[in-house]
Parts: sequence; C-alpha cells; structure tokens
Amino acid sequence: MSIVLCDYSRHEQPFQQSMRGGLECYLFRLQIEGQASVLLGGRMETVLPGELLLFPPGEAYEIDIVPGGDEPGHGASADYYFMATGSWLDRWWQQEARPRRARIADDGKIQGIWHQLALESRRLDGGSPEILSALLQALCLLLERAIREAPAKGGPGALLAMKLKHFVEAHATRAFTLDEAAAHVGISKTRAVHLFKQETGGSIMQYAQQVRLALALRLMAGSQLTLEQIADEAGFGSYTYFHRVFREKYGVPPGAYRRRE
DNA sequence: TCCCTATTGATAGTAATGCA
DNA sequence: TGCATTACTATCAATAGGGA
Repeated sequence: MSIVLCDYSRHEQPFQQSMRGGLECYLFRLQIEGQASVLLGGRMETVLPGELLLFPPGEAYEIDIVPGGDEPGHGASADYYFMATGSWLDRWWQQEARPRRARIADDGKIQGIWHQLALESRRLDGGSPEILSALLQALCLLLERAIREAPAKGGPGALLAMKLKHFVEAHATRAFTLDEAAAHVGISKTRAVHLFKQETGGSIMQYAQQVRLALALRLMAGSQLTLEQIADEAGFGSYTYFHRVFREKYGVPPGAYRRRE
C-alpha cells in the first residue's frame, strides 16, 4: 500500500485543481467545513460539510474552492483527504459498488484516524509501512460503515439522529444527560428528544439501555467479572437497577441467565 | 460468617410528551 | 424552542437465600 498524499487542508483563498485526464490513484475527501465545487457525474456539484467523496484511479477529478469571506456558510473550506494506491485498496474497492458521494455522520472516530494517518505519513522517515497500512485499512472500513449507516433518505434530521445515536454508543457506559447529548449535536434537549423519536421510533434513554444491556451480555459471556462489576462497567448505576432492567428484558435474573449460558 | 445474588418498596430526579 | 405536566428511570435501603 502506498500513500501518495494525506493531510487536512484549509483554504481561506481560492483554490483550484484539475485532473480531467484521470486520477492515477484513489482519492478520498471528507468536507469538514465550508463548501467546495467538485466534478461529479460530468458537472460541478456543491459539496457540503459531512460529505465524503471517493474516486478510483482513472476517474476525472476537478475541484474549485471559492471561500466567501464572512458570508455565513461560505467561509473557509476545510477537508481531510488522502491519495493512495495498493492491492488492498483495489480489493476493498471491488468488494462492492462504492458511491462517489455520501453524506456521513462522524462522531470523531473517522477524523481521529484520518488525523493519525496524516501525522504518520508526515514523518521524515515516511512513516511505518505497517502503521500506515493499518490506519488506512481502519479508515476505509470506518468510512464503509459510515456510508452503510448513513440515513438513506431524509434531511438534516436523520443525520442529527444518527449523531445522537453515535453519542449514546460512545457514552452509554457512564451516566449522561439529555442536555449533554443535545449539546453534542448543537440542538435543544426538546428537539433532540422529538427528533430521535421521530427518526428511530424509540427514546434516547431506551437506546442507551439497549447498548448497556448488549455490553453487559458480552461481559457476562466473556469475563469473570461479578454481576455487580458488570453492571458498573456497562453503565448501569447500580446492580439493583441492572437486575431489574435485565429481568424485564429477558425474563430471568442475570445470575440465572449466566449459569444457563 | 461472608460474599454474591435476588427482590421489593419508597422516593427524588429526569425524560418524554403535548401544546403554545 | 420553551414550558408545564405526566410518566418513568434510577437510586437507596432493607431483607433474604444459597454456597463456600
């Protein structure tokens, strides 16, 4: 696997790049802020924050960034990108039909990996091939999952609900409040509750409970921790509460369930 | 006797909901 | 989006059974 370029770029001045003759490698680009015009399907399309672009070798590529100063939503444009080649990428790309453009919800994991990849490739020694390869593979797989889990339809509401789900998954193992979840995606608590219900059919706390129970089940099967420790690890505030929720969900107390497995 | 687990009742605080 | 009301969650405390 060979990484040609990988970095985070921020444009406060106009920027153009044209490879109409076709790319020589894979090019993935995630718009972080601002907007850019990119050649898609033969014409220039506006790409907004949260949108991911994936181009294989041979595909025409053209980008035109015109930062709009203080105008809201049209300030500096920022993105993560990488250009790479390699047999693993070829195999990954051919596994299924890849969209050229996808709107994804990132809770920080993708940008985190992308940032690490950029740092590693920036090293004077060129970076460790093993680390670069592992990071690039992890990044591609995370992008694949993000594309798969992206809302098939719906506007910003579906995307916000997805971000709320990601927040819950990341924070279910500790006590968190609706205010925190709502603040994480930048909306009010009331709107977060309504939006989540509308998009998923359930409540935020119900979803957190599902995540906690799933983790508790894995810990019960794969660890020697006591049930009290498992309740704590999984994010239940007390064993008493864990016991009650578990029994309501599975019909048997956690102890009996564990002995049965 | 101690530890782990199971169970229940009471209660405070928080989330969900509907409406303006 | 904020507010008021209702419903529910989460916690605490107490108690009991089983096994080492």
